[in-house]
Amino acid sequence: MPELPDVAGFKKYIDSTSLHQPIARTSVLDERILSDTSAQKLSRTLKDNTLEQTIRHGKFLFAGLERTGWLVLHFGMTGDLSYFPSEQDPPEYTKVLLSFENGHRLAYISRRMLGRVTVTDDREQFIEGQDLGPDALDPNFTYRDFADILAGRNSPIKSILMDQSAMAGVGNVYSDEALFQSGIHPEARPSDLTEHQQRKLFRTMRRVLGDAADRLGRVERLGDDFLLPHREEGADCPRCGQPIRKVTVSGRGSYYCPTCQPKPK
DNA sequence: ACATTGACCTGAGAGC
DNA sequence: TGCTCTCAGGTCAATG
Repeated sequence: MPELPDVAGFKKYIDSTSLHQPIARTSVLDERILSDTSAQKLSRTLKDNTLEQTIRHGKFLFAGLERTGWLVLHFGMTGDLSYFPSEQDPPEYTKVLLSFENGHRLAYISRRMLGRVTVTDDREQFIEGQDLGPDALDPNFTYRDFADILAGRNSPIKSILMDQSAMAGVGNVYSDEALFQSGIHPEARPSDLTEHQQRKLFRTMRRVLGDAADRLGRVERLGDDFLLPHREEGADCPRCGQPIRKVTVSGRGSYYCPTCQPKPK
């Protein structure tokens, strides 16, 4: 379920394994993972090129190429990366394989084909074309922006948090987490929330995403008061001990504590 | 313009 | 054991 913090982990992974190394060849094992490009074009673009830097925007990861352009990775729900010596077999479900001249490979893995791999010349234009809102952790994304987004909407707050055109990076798991830690019911509408609650939600969302992003680079050890390890109907709420409940919001399984997150009205 | 719903993809796990 | 069914969820197209 790669969301913003997970993609931050992939960024660290590429930064610590794959930068500045000439790419000898690229294999596309399943063309369906490509969008707006072909195996041929991708191979040609990457050949004898290097990944110089990475930039994350929402759930997208951009790897800047030495010779113009960006390799774009989206991980869908089951995406992963693996860097390994060439003599080893690639992991199961590998879809794209970069072979570096240094005898190592970088595998882009996707089990359910929900991710995407492509290339673009212009990163900003790509983000615009995908209709992505500001990155949820961007320092320039302020509470004022957040409040403006909420003011124009009437869907459940959870749907708004997950809407990539509103803000980019929040998915099912971390929207639940931010709402849990803010004490807000996932089905609450913006008009149900006081300004204080909206401020708290914005602040909490940023803290949760930032904390998770920092820790996913290392061991997965989140605070004891996180809902994340308790995403199961009937599990004990880490705050109050009452049973966690599940409800479907905008077609997604959503976990919350009825006591800590009372339903509005 | 915004909101809502279902399809897509396929492996894991449940139930029989 | 082996079959079928349901569910997972990020995104997009279709519909209201």
